[in-house]
Amino acid sequence: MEITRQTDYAIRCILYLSGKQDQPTVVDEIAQEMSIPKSFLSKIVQKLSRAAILESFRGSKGGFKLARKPAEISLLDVIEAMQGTAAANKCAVDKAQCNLSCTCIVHPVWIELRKQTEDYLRGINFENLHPKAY
Amino acid sequence: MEITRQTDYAIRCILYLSGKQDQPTVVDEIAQEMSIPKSFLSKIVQKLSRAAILESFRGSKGGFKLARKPAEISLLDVIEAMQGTAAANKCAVDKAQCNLSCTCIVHPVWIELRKQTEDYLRGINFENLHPKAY
DNA sequence: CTGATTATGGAAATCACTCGTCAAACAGAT
DNA sequence: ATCTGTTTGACGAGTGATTTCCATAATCAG
Repeated sequence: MEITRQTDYAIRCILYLSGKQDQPTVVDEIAQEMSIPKSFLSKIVQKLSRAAILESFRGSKGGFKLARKPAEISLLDVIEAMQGTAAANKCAVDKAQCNLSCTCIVHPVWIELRKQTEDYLRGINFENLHPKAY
Repeated sequence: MEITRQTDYAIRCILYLSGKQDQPTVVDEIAQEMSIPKSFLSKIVQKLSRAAILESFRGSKGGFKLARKPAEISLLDVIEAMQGTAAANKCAVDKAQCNLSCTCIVHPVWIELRKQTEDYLRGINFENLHPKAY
């Protein structure tokens, strides 16, 4: 699994919103504060909305806010919302992707690696991460 | 960390050579047996040679063979030889890559994830993997 | 020595995916 | 109705992975 910049932005974004849970925050503000290109961030928060991690509000006084408490959002949630999976290769997601025979000896390794990675990332949430928790 | 096809090919290649440790094997043969484009495989075995995982022999009766016993080659060795690192992002390799401030709260997570991944992959060697071990 | 064999190395074509922009459409608030 | 801000889709540059090709160097067999 490669953490793409998109995912990195998404994490920063949620990190920022963790400090402003009350009212919706506008994309412009997040973009400026977190040094993310605004139009790119628009795409990202959309994905997060569809994944029910953020909630969106149109019109004036609109913007985005967390759909749940920071403690209930894990790093794995975000990564899966952005990249679909946290697996190291297609093989670990869909065995049909193996172009060689189904008797791929390495396959169980990828499966286990994926499991370990997911378990770890599931354990990290945004209450732990957010500086206010200190 | 994303397992690239190049790395996948490299693993298959070593898997094949694990069954023929005596005399050198020609690239053509490995390519055909393992369904890998020959000219691409040439590049791959070169990398593996430079990483001292394979040994190369030129001229007739030449080819490639394992530089050490399968038990002494780990999956991590191969991945690092091919991709440079098994980390999920640059951030976990070189902190200078963090374009945001050095106070990146997520950074320790990537470091730990990288460590866990490497530990696991270091424990898998080609004697375990190779079917003849059964 | 000569020729056949095989690896080495570089350049370059192709392809897919990530990153990022833009503009038009849609919806809520006043 | 208008302003504000999200939604959506299309688009393009850039980057890296994948792959091929070719010229060159090393080695072995005769």
